Amino acid sequence: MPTTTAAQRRSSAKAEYNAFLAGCPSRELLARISDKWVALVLAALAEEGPLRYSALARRIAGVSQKMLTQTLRTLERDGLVTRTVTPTVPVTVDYALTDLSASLQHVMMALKGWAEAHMDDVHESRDSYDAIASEVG
Amino acid sequence: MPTTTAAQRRSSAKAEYNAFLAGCPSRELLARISDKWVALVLAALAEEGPLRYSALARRIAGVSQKMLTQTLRTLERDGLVTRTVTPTVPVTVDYALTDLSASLQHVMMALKGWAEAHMDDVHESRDSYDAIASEVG
DNA sequence: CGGGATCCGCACGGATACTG
DNA sequence: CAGTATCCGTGCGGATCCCG
Repeated sequence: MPTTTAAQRRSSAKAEYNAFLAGCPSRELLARISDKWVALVLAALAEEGPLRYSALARRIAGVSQKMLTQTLRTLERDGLVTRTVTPTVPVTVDYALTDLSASLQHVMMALKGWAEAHMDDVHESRDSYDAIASEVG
Repeated sequence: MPTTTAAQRRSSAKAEYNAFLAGCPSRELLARISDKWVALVLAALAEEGPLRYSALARRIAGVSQKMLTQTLRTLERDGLVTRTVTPTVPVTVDYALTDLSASLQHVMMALKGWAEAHMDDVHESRDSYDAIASEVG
């Protein structure tokens, strides 16, 4: 019988990953989830529950089929969405969040929400920054 | 006296921005903050307080001077970090979070923390996904 | 020390055409 | 409907050199 519990081993395992380090796998994972399409897909599924491919494409205006498919594939591979094929004619495909992405959805909605909520502040900051830059330059 | 409160006006202003729409400015802002270097810079400043350029570069291993400078410039322009130059010899430059980024720092640390905490889960999911793909293909 | 400027590869991502 | 395959531009990002 081990002297450490599963929770202890997991928490020590967590400590092994540090995204500040260049070679750490969590750096690459952070890069993957730091993606606007990932944020929008997870936010859409979080807000509206399971969605079909075409519904996702409509919700996330301006996304190309390639990027939507590519994003969904990597999310599926990483265990962040499930892909359910219903053999109707034509075929129906539903995407949904997983237990794993449940813990991430709040972060993604917060990220999207922040961008929408503070757009005006950022715009103001840019204007004053550009104004100073142009009068100096 | 207005019939709407400040909070109501702010929430209606927020409703004007929707990152799901292709042309919406918040879409571009979401894309900007959905960036691994942005996440790491804000997380570093959140964890350790104001940092010098060289300290940031050391903390965020593997970042090039170009990307670090470029990231810091856009963050400064967007009002997410302050840049303080102290005219010592040689010159000292400190970067710090702003009031605006205070509301974003939690999201960024959560993002980085999630990547570190769930790296094992994602790895497992990838393994099983690849195993199935290879036996099917 | 804290950058700016430049060159350049290449991978990200859009557009288009085709398929089960 | 839900993709796959392919071509191709461009801008992200690393490497290098230089400066106040």
